[in-house]
Amino acid sequence: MAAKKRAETMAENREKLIAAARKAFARKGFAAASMDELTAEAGLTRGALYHNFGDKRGLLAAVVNRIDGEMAARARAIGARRDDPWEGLLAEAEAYIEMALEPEVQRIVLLDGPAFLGDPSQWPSQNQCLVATQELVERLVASGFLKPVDPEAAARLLSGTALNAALWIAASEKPAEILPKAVEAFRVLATGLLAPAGAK
Amino acid sequence: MAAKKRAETMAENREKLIAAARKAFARKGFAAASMDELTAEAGLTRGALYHNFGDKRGLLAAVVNRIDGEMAARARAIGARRDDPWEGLLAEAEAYIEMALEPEVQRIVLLDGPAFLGDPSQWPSQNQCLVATQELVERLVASGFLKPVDPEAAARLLSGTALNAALWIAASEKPAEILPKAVEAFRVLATGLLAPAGAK
DNA sequence: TTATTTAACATACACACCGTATGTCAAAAC
DNA sequence: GTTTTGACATACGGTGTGTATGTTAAATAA
Repeated sequence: MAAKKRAETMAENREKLIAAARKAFARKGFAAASMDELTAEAGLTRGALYHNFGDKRGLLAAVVNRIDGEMAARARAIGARRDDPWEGLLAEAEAYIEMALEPEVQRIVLLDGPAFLGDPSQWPSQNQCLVATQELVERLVASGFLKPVDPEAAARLLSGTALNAALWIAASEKPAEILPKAVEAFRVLATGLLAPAGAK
Repeated sequence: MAAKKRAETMAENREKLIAAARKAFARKGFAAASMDELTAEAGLTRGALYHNFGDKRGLLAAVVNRIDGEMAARARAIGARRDDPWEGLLAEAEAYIEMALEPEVQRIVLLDGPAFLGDPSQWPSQNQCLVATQELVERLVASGFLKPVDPEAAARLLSGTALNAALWIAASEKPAEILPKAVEAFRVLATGLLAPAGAK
């Protein structure tokens, strides 16, 4: 065996570093995580890190991008299971809320990400999610199911509300008790978008 | 003149440090701000800082507490100007949205605060904004004007939605164009809380 | 196959920063 | 007037990031 191609081992090393960074960032937070420890746990040194990611923020960006992509895929899959588009939208948002129970998501994506990388809506991965829900809102508005709101604004506030609900849950001592209340409140708020019955 | 009392100069120094920290944190972010520069600009040294605030996080906590208090006071004053409690609530939330346009608020309270101090609702300042809106929601629910939602959940998501709208606006290139769309979408979402007409 | 180049990564170093331990001096207490 | 307190300055150690330099194995060319 062996006969490792060069690009192959490089990809493996990137994988190792991202995996180690996920654990370290989730446990210690981005600022307190040491790059020496990170790379040591991955069986490498800081040299590999700076060569692959440029600097510490570059590594964070890669990790955030990875997790965010996974979240989007999961949420989309859940939303797609519903026949009714509106219920699909709600299910997708609720999936996001529940994902924030995971410490990795909470610490890295919801807290350190915005603080060190800037506005999430400018992230490549987040954009996909936003664009998707925005298109869905556009369709629902065009069909008269929703009030004639600005689709971009509605999509952003919806996802932002879900995000905040997630943060609340994640920070509480008894997430299991909070979760249903948060989901219920989210649904109530979301109904504000619905067109009055019979408006067509 | 002169004859400064001891406690007096100490209070002045705390004031100077908090003021310098506000500027530095807002411009560089908490992590990148240097305590040496901070204290030098205030005409003091790190000795004063550690004596007064314990450590770097202690200083951030003091700054956040200060700004948070100012925000609560401003929002409450604006909300109190309305006769209708529901309109007062909306006005208060919109005031928050606009306040988040200020870099100090956005950077320190909305980004670095949660990242380095933890969940806002557990801050010593107890996030006065949240407490205030929660009480208002409780009254409106009791009077039957709103659906019987959980007041804490409703208040959390309302303020969270306002917060997110503010972040969106602040990050955009043309805030002036976005602001009305964000406010409108916020109002639409908020109407989801209203009890059906004629429900008493 | 052998020589040469490339580049992925390791090693070594310089600099900045936080936190603490110690020192100093003016104001308060007696 | 002497002593004591404590608010703040100074000095030091440890840690961590980023960069400059070195090394070696894979890729390329002769």
